[in-house]
Amino acid sequence: MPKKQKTITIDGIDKKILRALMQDARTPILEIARNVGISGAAIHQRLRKLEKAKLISGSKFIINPEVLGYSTMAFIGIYLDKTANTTDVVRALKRIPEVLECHYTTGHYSLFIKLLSLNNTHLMHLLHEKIQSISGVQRTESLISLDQVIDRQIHI
Amino acid sequence: MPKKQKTITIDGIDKKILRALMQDARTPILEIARNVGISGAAIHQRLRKLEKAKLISGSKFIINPEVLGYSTMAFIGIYLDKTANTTDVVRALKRIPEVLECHYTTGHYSLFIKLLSLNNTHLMHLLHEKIQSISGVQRTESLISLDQVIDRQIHI
DNA sequence: ATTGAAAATATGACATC
DNA sequence: GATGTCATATTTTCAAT
Repeated sequence: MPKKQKTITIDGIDKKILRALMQDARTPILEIARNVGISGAAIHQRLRKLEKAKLISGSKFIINPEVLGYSTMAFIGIYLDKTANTTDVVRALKRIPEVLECHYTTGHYSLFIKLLSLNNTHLMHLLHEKIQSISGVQRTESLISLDQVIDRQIHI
Repeated sequence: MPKKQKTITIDGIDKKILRALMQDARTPILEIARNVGISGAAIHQRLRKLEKAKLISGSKFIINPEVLGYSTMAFIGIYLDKTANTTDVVRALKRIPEVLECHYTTGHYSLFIKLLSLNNTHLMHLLHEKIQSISGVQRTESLISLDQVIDRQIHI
């Protein structure tokens, strides 16, 4: 059954708080308070409200993969055998650290993944030795990102 | 010309620091210090080193789009006319807040985007009224994500 | 990398409206 | 229910070593 999720309403102050923290999760609450014009304690309480409503699902430091040598991002469509156990395939994909996203999708593919590799040789290795060797994987189709020109979260 | 990016080497302590902050960007430096076993100031200096090396490109609060009613994620492959000005198309895509990623890609498509919509009706509206009406866009192919089962950053 | 100290911040209790 | 004030604990930050 689908996870039901209440939608909540947020006002202008909530938006300002969220925008500041979406941009830099370490922005001090008191700094936000000064910009917004209410007390730090009030910001604090609103944040607890937003967390309770699960609107905020955490915070992350963003690592620049290029500095670690990861220069190739690719999207891979995966065809599975009719008899394949999808759960097992996903479990195997989780064990490949280069796989960053995995989706069940409509359309031709059974699974659709996003991955990051050091270069094209590494990508080929991942495809042939890691992904296509998973039991149940029939074939794959690759889409290599030459340049990512938009990368953002939903607008608030 | 491609952006050259020096790759740096990081040791076990750097990894522990990064793992803690990738999981929760607001983890206090002193708490990390206690877990790692060195002083807070040392952590602080390492973080400055990592920032200088551009390994850390910032921090973000992660918003749960479902709570705002966004329940449908889709990937769209875009075919452009031969005469289309790609830069202009990207500029137009940037003005659509639901578009979260945009890539220049190899393969059939000229552009490949990831977007988030409220539901299938909204997705159809985005496709027909917003994306396919951009000058230069010839046609699109959609891939709807029914469930995202992996979502993570590169492993450190 | 460490220590120590000053400044800034986070956080909770309580009062207010 | 949302906010402000205050007191205290904790953290950040920067020297000097």
